[in-house]
Parts: sequence; C-alpha cells; structure tokens
Amino acid sequence: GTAATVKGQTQQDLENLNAQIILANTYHLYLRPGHELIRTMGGLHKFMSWPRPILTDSGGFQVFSLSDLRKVNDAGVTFRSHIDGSEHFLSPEKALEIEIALGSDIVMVLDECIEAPADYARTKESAARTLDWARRSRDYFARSGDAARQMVFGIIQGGAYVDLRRANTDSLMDLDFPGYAIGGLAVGEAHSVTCEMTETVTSRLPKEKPRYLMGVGKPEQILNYVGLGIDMMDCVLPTRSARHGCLYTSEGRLLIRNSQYARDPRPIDEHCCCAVCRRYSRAYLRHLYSTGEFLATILNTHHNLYFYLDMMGKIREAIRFGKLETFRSDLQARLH
RNA sequence: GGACGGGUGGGUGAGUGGCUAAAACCAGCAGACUGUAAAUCUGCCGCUCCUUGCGGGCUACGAAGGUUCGAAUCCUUCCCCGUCCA
Repeated sequence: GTAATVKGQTQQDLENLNAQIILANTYHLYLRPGHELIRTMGGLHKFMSWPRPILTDSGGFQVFSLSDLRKVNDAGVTFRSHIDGSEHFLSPEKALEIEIALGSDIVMVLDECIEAPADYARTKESAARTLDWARRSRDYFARSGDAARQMVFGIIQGGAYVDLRRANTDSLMDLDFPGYAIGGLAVGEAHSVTCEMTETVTSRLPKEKPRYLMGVGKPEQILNYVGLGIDMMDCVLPTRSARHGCLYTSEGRLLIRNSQYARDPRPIDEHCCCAVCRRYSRAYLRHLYSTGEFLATILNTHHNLYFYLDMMGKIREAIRFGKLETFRSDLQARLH
C-alpha cells in the first residue's frame, strides 16, 4: 500500500481478504499528499479509512532504488523527487517526524540499502551508517514519539557478509528495539545467500520480538524464510505480478495472457476458494487482461492477495501443529 | 470523360536508386517482475535450411513489362481507391 492504497483493491476488499496489516511509504506520502496534510486529516488510518495496523517504510529503499536521484552522507539523504525533480532532504529524524505525523503503528527507521554485490569496505561503511541512523532514530523517538501508540523497528544491514550481519545484529540489539528488520536482501543476490544472511541474523535475535524480512518474496521462498525464523514480510510481488498477468496457484505460476487459456473454462486455481476463482474462468480473465480492462487488475490482484494471505494462514496453522516442515516440503514440491 | 492525390509486411504508417526482409506504433507470441518512479519492462514477430552465424536460400512494397551493376523507390501500360471538375 505504498501510496496509501493497495493498488486495485478497496479497503473493504482488504478487510474481506482478512489482511491484518498494510504497508505505506514515508517517501511517497511525504511527496504526495504530504504528511502535514495527512496529520491534518486525522492521521493515515483515518485518511485512508483503514482501521487495522499500518507499517510505514522509511524511504530507505528509495535511497537504493532511486539511486540516480540521490546523494547520501552521514547526515541523511538528498533526493530529487521522481515526480517534479524538486530537491528534498531526508534524515533519520525527518523520516521519524513524517512517520509520527502519519501515525502508523510500526515505524521503520531510515536505513541505507545498497546494491548487490557491494564490496566489503563499502558494505561495512554503509552498515555502520545505518546503525548510527538507528541510534539517532531511537533517540529522536524517545524525545518526540509516543511509545504507547507507535513502535519503532531497527533495520539490520551488512550486505552478503556474515561477519557484518552478525556485528550489526548485535549492535542493533544493544539499542533494544521492540522489533527487528533485516534489510538489503533479495536485491539481486542468490536465494541461498539471502537465506544464509537471514539465518545468520535470526539465530541471534531474541525469540520474543518480531523479525521482519523486508521486501520478500516469492511463495516458495517465503516458506524458507519462515523456516529460518522470520515472522513478517512485505512484498510487491502479489499485486504487481497480478497487474502484469502473473497469477499464483497451488501448482505454481500461471501467466493468464498465454494463448492456451483462451478457451479454458476452469478457474485460475481449482483448489482456490477466493471470490474470483469461485466465479470467473481463465478464458474470461485472459480476455479482460488482453483487452486492457481494469477489472483484470482488480480481479487478478484479489486472487493473488488471497493466495498469499491464505498461504500465510496455513503456515501459521502448520506451525501451531508443529507441521511446518511437512507443509513446506509439500507445498514447495507442488509450486515447482 | 478530365485533373490531382494515393495503393508498403495482420493493422496504422515511414521510406522516394544500394546502408531495406523494409522505421515506428498497434495487434500477435513468449519471458521477467522481491522494503512499488512499474496497468511496467524485455525478447520474438515473411517463409525456409543448416555446421544457429551480426549464416545460406526463397518470396515480398497493387499487376505486368522496362531502365539500371542494383528498383518499394525511376519509366510505360493496366487495375483499384479517394477528392475535385464536367
């Protein structure tokens, strides 16, 4: 829900899907419509009519993905807006100020997410900066925030280097955040490396606090991350892929535009109970997609979100019954 | 009957002697997408052969002839389409 909307779904849809929490983005909402406007409108929950929890990302990822529009130094990040080219400065304190104005439930600190692969010296320097920013964020929130209403999560960086990940995890834990995020992964490195770094971190983190792996992932990868002790994830994949005609099923991905579905009367996934699968055929959905109808986006997004949320529900259930390993290997085998 | 303008690959439409199997866009086919600058991006898109190479052969810019080393491009005739005049 980057721009205070999950593209293609109404808040009502999201409630029907049983979405527990959505993510919104500091950088985007700061540029448009502006955090002061949202504060004036009663905060982000009220503004977008979403009574359930919201997590706000800090703009750290934009530092990375808008790389040719930014300059980073220890003080913070100077961005040029991707919308009108205007220049803006984001510091750890400024990011918190915005997120406090938005009133999100979980506030992410500003971090620096760097490209993969990055060399050791650069990664070390950047991770140290992120750690320093986390300290500043914590201190700023202690002065200006309301711990009864919001909680701030720290972010661990350290690239693909085990010792840097370890050191940054330990140092961040010293700052005693209520939750910890792992950033800077799934940015181009091999999945095995993502897993190795994740395990390096989760094996050190306290069990009673949430662990959030930022920006992932594919369904079959999520099963691995959960197995490594991850509690939270966020990802554009289900919604963006939906807009691009890629649908997730219990048997793997399905590209709805493929000509083989032109006359296919079956639902996307015969085992799926979502509103789209209960009502529409592949042939119809392919037609909507290829004619560029926006109902295609709406229905495809609904299905993919149902798939993801349903899978997460089943994962929780499997964990509850001590069956995660079986569930994971069964599902991964079917997804391939 | 006459005067102009025009007929290009599935579509729209560039190209007015060699760099053109022919721009671009659309359609079609396939792929990608991971803390959302994304209803986006990439590849293929005449037929065919193989030793898959910035390879070979064939066919192609309304039709048929011609000029030229070389023609979608120039010339002739014909056939269509549009506009205007009688």
